[in-house]
Amino acid sequence: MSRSKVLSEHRVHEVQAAALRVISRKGMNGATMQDFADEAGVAKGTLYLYFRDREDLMERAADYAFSTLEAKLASTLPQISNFAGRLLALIRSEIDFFDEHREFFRIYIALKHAPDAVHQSARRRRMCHPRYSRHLKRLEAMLSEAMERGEVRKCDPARLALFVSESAVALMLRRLTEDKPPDAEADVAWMADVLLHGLAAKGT
Amino acid sequence: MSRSKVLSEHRVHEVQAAALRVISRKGMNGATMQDFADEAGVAKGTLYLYFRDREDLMERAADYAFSTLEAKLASTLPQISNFAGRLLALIRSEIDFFDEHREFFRIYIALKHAPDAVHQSARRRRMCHPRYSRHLKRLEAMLSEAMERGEVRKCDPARLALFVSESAVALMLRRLTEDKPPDAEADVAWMADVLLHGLAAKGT
Amino acid sequence: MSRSKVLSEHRVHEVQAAALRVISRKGMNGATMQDFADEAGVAKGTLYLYFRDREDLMERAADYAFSTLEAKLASTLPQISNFAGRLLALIRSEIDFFDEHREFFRIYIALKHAPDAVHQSARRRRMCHPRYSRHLKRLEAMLSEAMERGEVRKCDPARLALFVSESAVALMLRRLTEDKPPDAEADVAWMADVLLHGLAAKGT
Amino acid sequence: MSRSKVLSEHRVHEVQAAALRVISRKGMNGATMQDFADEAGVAKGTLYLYFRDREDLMERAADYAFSTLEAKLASTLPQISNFAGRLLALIRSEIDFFDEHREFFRIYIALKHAPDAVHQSARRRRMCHPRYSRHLKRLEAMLSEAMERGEVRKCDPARLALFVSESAVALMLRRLTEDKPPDAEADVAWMADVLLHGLAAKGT
DNA sequence: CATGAATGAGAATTCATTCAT
DNA sequence: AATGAATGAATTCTCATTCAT
Repeated sequence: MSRSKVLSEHRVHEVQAAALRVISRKGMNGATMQDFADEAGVAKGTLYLYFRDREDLMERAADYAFSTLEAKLASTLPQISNFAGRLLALIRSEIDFFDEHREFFRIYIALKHAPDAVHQSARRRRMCHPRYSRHLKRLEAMLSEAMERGEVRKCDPARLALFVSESAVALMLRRLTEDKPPDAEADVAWMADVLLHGLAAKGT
Repeated sequence: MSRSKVLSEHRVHEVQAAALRVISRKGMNGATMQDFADEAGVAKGTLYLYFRDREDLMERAADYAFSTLEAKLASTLPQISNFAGRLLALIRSEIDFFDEHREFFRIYIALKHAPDAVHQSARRRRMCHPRYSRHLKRLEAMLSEAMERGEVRKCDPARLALFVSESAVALMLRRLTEDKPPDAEADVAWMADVLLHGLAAKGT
Repeated sequence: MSRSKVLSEHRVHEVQAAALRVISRKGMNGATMQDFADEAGVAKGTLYLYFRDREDLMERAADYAFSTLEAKLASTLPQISNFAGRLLALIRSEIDFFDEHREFFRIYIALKHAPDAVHQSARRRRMCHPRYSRHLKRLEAMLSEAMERGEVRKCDPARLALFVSESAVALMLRRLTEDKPPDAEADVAWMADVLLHGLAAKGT
Repeated sequence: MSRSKVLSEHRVHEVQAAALRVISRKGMNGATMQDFADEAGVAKGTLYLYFRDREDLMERAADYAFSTLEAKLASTLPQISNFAGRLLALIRSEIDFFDEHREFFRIYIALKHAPDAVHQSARRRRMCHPRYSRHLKRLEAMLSEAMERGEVRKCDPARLALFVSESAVALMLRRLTEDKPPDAEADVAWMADVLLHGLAAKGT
């Protein structure tokens, strides 16, 4: 790759990261192109050198954020063999990551849930799903495998993946709104245990 | 209450319902005051007789939607005595309701998760929590009671409430994006079972 | 027509007239929506109550200008029976009108000749022709009739109409750029004579 | 002239020609500096080595186009002795030229008539006239001479020059908008005849 | 009370021009 | 000399809010 290509890519990443920060502060709709430019330390017009329009920028900022998380998970999960451990690691990874980069978390939620995304334009709809699906697919595969090994009860893995994912998100959300969340590791362990064994009292 | 007061309240409800419909079609940001006015069959200026500004309207539209759900739950849950049944009923109620009024579901999600709502203004922050909290409180109370009866494992009921609530939301979300979701009752039963007994294979 | 309808139409005419004045000063491309608003004494946003967008405003401003000229010609020409007199009246009318409302003249020229109009968008192309054609059609009809009466040499009346029209425009143009143009009536008479009898010396 | 000077001049001509092509496609206002650069095969910044700014480029592109036409006329007219023949040749030359290089025609018209050109800036005003005047002066001289020889009726030659010139332009315009214009030679002959002998029926 | 025309702040986008390489 | 990335002023259009009727 040519030197200028690398630089350009780096600049794009900088803008994407800046956009994520702005979005985390102002929300997807409150964030203006000027905000993005200011945060990235470039002029408004410069954004249009790297991104077709606002939508393109948002979409690719989300891409960027997701790829970071995916990379993190990809390097962590394969090293763990039993399902319980992997579940623990998954939840821990996500929570650590989101505790560290709250802005990412918010765009993740925003992109996944925004009514806009569901309704406003076909284009937007297409835009959110790839990333969300890819993320869930990974979890689904993990669950399928565990089912085959007899570690997880047989059921629709897609549904189960969503269930696990959203549960983790719910916990993150909770921590996000708490002034002093409990020790992360304790929360993670608790959630993994509830997910695995249910909320019914043991003796039941 | 005076006759005019009743009429006025009725008018407010009509606008709130209209707003929910519009939001469900256009999303929170795509919906304009003109849209609300058109859908409600009043003039734009009239909205400002009943609502301070756009934010007030949105907030109170959410209030209205939530109160509908709350009423539904309040009339259903108390009649069921064991926890498993109440959990089932809770999930079923929510899913039925959201399957019926998707627009409500979206504003629920939007208000709860939208970064805007969390961050943009202190005013907005205050605005979402009351409703969300009230909803969770009810669930929390139900769980606390079940813990005392030994039906549910001992743990932080607030955390558990969030866990259960979000899990149900996740399932709804899933159904929302599916062209032909499975029979609702089957989904509800499955989720209640997983929540209660965990996703680990039984023999484990 | 309802009272408000009349008022609205009046407001539209005011804006159209204002737009013509601005265009005459700044040119079609130099004129901004803000300019139009300022000249019309309304707010920028108000323009969009009456015109879909900039293009719509320009198009309808041209319409308005043309209709004024057309009305003028329609009330003048039919009263004159011989061709020479009608030609004289036509040229005089146009020159008088343009001497009085130079702004109209400029938009007329701009719309007819602007490369934009010919090329830039199919929409724009459609926009200019109706008015230009209507104007020429009237002249063409006048010429056809005169041919039949034997007052004008037989030839393609459409081509001849263009020829006459453009000649008059050329004279106007000339007068426009002259500091002290000769007496209008003299110019008109001269042009009508040259058009009728040619520029060849009489004896030839 | 130094070698580098020649190269530089050649580069300038290339850009001017490219600009004329772009203008013919996109119109004067639709054409951007980037378009000019792309068409000329140079970088945007390079344009500023040869031209002060956009206005300078446009002006000198027009210059270039005009000089081409002037050269063509200069080599054709002197060889013809009688006025009728020269008029025919003049019209034919212009029409041929414009049929061949429509882009030139458009910038010619645009520069001459665009309200921008007349009004927007004093600089622009100065810019168009030299070329337009030079062109008319040549025609005026030709007409003056013909008047003295008794070939053309006595009158203000400047006015007559404008009249003839604009008539030819009108014909070109017409041909430009026709899908299948008649044979050029026939059109030329017709126009020359009408100009010379008038549009009145011969017997009149 | 109800209306909806008018407002103008604010957002996205474009593009002529500059300047470090 | 040539480049093209970066800039930011300028432009179009939207929409929440106001207020005279």
